[in-house]
Amino acid sequence: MAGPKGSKYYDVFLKFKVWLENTDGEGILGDGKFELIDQIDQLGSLKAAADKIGISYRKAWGNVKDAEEKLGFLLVDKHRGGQHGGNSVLTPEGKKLIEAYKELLVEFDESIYQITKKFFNKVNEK
Amino acid sequence: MAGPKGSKYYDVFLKFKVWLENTDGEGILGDGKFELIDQIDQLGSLKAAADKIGISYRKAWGNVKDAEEKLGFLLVDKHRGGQHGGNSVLTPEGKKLIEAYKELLVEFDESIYQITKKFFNKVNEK
DNA sequence: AACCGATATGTTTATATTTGCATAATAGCT
DNA sequence: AGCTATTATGCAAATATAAACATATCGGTT
Repeated sequence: MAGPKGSKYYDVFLKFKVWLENTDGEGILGDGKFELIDQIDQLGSLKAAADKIGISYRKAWGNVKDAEEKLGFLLVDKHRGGQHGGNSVLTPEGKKLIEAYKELLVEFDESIYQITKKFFNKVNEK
Repeated sequence: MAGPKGSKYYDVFLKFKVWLENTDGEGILGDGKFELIDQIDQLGSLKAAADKIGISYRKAWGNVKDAEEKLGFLLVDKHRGGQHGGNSVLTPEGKKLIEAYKELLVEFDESIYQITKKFFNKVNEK
């Protein structure tokens, strides 16, 4: 959301981001990785998900691995070989994680609407 | 906030960030720059603020300039020369901005508490 | 007019992050 | 057994971000 028409903040937007972090302050997964895992869920393949999102397979694979290592459990069951070369499906934990994240985003969006409105009212006070 | 004791998410935290962005998708200012401007307000000097925060003067100065250019108006009135070499005070706009940001953070913290609780309940469902 | 300490800014060095390249391993199918 | 599409991974190259270095400018005080 942007500030009101004519104000100094007319083309300024308030944005936010949510992510998981471990006790060392390292990011585990945020927006991008959630989107990736969601696409793996929908497409059944790491490669397909990477192509869809527009990142390299190398990066997508590295991202999933990194998140899994930091969490200490698998998010995706990966299989290589076979008729179609292989495939990937979410583990129950991975599935629950992306579902919870989607709900979280909806609730964040609801909260942020009021907060944003108030913020722009405040900065535009004469 | 972390997940409940004993759960897979025991030492995992949900974190968030808010920032201002322009229509080109460029970040204008977030956490770090708000903190910097707040310190300039409290200490009356860019240099003192940079030292306090632990970044170089060069970087602090660049950060303020960048934000001001993207916003199109000044946040800090800077004066050089004089008895103490110079000083910096916030413009009315800068002052309103950090005040609004502080309120925003408080409200975000309140909202996120419930959202986080719900999130960890969800991912830990059996 | 000389001094001082903070602002102002270009340039260079270092570091971190991302992207890309190349190549191996795998397993159902024909 | 060979083909195929995907997973798996090391390593080099390219970018982006941040830190460090060097210098100039300015104006109240002395």
